[in-house]
Amino acid sequence: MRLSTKGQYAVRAMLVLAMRQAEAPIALRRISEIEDISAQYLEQIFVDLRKAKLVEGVRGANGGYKLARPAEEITAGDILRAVEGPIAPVECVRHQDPEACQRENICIVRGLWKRLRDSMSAVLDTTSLADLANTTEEV
Amino acid sequence: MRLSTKGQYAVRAMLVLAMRQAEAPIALRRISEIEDISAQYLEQIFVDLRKAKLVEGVRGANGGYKLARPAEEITAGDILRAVEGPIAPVECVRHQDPEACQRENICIVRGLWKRLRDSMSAVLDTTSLADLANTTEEV
DNA sequence: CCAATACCTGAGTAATCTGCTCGGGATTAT
DNA sequence: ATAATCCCGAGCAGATTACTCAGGTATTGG
Repeated sequence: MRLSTKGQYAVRAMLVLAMRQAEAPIALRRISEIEDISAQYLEQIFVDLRKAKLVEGVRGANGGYKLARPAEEITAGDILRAVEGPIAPVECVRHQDPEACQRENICIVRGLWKRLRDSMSAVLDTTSLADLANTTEEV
Repeated sequence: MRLSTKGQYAVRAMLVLAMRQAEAPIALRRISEIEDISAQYLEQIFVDLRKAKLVEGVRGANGGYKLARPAEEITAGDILRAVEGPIAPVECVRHQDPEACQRENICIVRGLWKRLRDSMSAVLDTTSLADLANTTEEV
């Protein structure tokens, strides 16, 4: 029940962009140095982020990446879904699939997984990059 | 960000015990048939459940397993922690470790992981086996 | 122009985790 | 005794994770 480092890296990298939003694009290499993440691994992560239209790449010298939308409009949930797929603790609550439920206790437990999924989504989808960037020192 | 089948199996197996609580111990083999889970894999799971004092094994012929406590006093969180370890999306929020936090954005994001962990715990620790067993058909 | 910068892509890979299987030993009701 | 049952440790194939490697392709400062 843990988050992959890929997801953690993605959020941290996006936060770097969010905290320097108005400025010129930031080179991937630079993010890699700031957050101490392998540059080549970060590239893969940014492929996902770009496909999800969360960032835009700027090519050429002095290029880099920037947020595709204002930091207020990108949530942690957006980022995690982009790099990790659906936020669902078990497969059967990913979409509505009324079938695929023969055994007696599976459906009973499914209600629990749904509540779990919803509580996770509630946190992740209400926390934007702007919220994180404005965090000063909450305990 | 998904739950292992081990955790899912554990909850379903415990629910079998909860729904037949007052009766004689139930053989592992029987649970395996009811829930269609490999008996030998279930054995491993019950090792963890027994160590966590959630079930008691009754040896010998006509033996089996029974809940160590009333179904009202065993939560889904208890079960998942027993077989999967701490409920924490990332390592650094498992316990209080004030150090191990050099990079700039790690601490900022940590607040998010804590809120995520707490919302997950809130659901899992407030749902007992008795609650699940009484579920009739919630959508 | 052109070489540096940087994005983009696909394949490979070591280590770890998951989801089991196999074989045997200990305990107890009948 | 013996069959049923829990108990225990090791092994193992396949998937996943967290990367690396080797090359592209696009853009632009000088």
